[in-house]
Amino acid sequence: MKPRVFLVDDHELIRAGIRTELSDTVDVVGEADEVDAAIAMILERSPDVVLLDVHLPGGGGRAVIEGVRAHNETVAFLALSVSDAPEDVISLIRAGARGYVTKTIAASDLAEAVAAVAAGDVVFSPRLAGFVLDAFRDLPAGTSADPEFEALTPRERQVLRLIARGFSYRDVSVELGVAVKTVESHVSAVLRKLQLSNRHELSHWAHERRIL
Amino acid sequence: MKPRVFLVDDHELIRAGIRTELSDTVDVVGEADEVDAAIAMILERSPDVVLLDVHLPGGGGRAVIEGVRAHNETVAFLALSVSDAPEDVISLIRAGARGYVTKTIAASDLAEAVAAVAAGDVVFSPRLAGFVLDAFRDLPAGTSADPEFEALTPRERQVLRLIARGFSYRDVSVELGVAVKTVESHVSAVLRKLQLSNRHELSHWAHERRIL
DNA sequence: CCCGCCATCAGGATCGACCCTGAGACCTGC
DNA sequence: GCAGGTCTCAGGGTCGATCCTGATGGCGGG
Repeated sequence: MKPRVFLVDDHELIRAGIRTELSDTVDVVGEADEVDAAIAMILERSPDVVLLDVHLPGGGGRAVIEGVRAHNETVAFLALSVSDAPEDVISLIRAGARGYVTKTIAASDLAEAVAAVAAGDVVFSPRLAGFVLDAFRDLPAGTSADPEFEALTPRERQVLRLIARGFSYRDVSVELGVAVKTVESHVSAVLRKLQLSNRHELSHWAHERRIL
Repeated sequence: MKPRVFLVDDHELIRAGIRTELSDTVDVVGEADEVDAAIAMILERSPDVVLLDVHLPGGGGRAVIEGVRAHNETVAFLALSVSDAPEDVISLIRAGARGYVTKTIAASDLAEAVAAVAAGDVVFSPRLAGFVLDAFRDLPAGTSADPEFEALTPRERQVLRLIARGFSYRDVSVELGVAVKTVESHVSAVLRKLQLSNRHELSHWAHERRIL
């Protein structure tokens, strides 16, 4: 049973190329060259996989995914792009693409990728997978081992966590069952030890280090 | 040139299995069964790839990655686990693993995976890749279209962005070249329109919607 | 031309954030 | 028992955040 595939790309030539190259392994059930038409036809024909170009007139591939998702259609999207810019990859992943390959891919590999996505798998060319993971980790490279954090007393760390979540001094005092003045003392100590000057910097500091 | 591989797993049997199954395709340059020994030996022998069990006495696979990273060693980690629980996968990725496969993998596939990771690629079994992407997207499903945000005037949105970044009123007034009192007016309007009560909630609100 | 929306700013008030000094209670180790 | 660290709290002060009322000038539409 060949997967039913829908093509979205604004270049007629590329659509034609894909259509002929994949004709043995998939059923191409439709094509579109811009966002609105793509959404409408995808909803109408419910393909198994949508091969989606990143750059499109009318909002880009992302708009197509969001448009289709808005109608509760569950279609697998495989992004197919000339670009391997991290922003593009990340953007499509966030929108919900289950795969991302560049147009330099060999026809046979593309057929495999389509089959994999149709089967519910996720497909990424290795280079792009690297980007995704990097963005996923997102921690600033050289950030680890905090002698400053080690200098904090247990109580101070506890207060730090609460303040970083946006708690007011009063909130914290209630939460810990102590006086507001006590909370002030702890916060002052924390800010001094970490060499920060206010709760916003503290919040940033904590989020960067994933102290929650 | 066979990749130099280091094994970390607390089960002698499993290490033995891997060692014999992979003996044709990789050089096993060392083994360890707990965190501290693993870190020390990895630093000493600088393997190309570390095959790392998720669950280990002494802190888990994550502790190994962090320990090695703390010494500025650049080693590729491939997590190898009986577990495919999303928390485990996510945790290892955050720590810096460049791949994650389960122990049900066939020996030949494992050899391929090791080679791929050694070459700088990223390897994931399809099931796990799905988890990673799901966590990566993370946005609450139904969050889009904000009639409240639409109600803001251009100037108000501009002020909102700056405030959400932690700017003080004075900072914003300098940045925009207007009086502090004007900034106050705009912020008040924003908070009222969005039904928030302070800059912390505003910051949360903006970050959730990725308005930066 | 007047009305409404927007952007600008002031005066005046309240409350929370943050700092500094100082102090009592408790615990641990020498 | 004393020194040192932690946790607790108070007094008193500065400054920023937030709100309310109210006022001015520009700009666009009926």
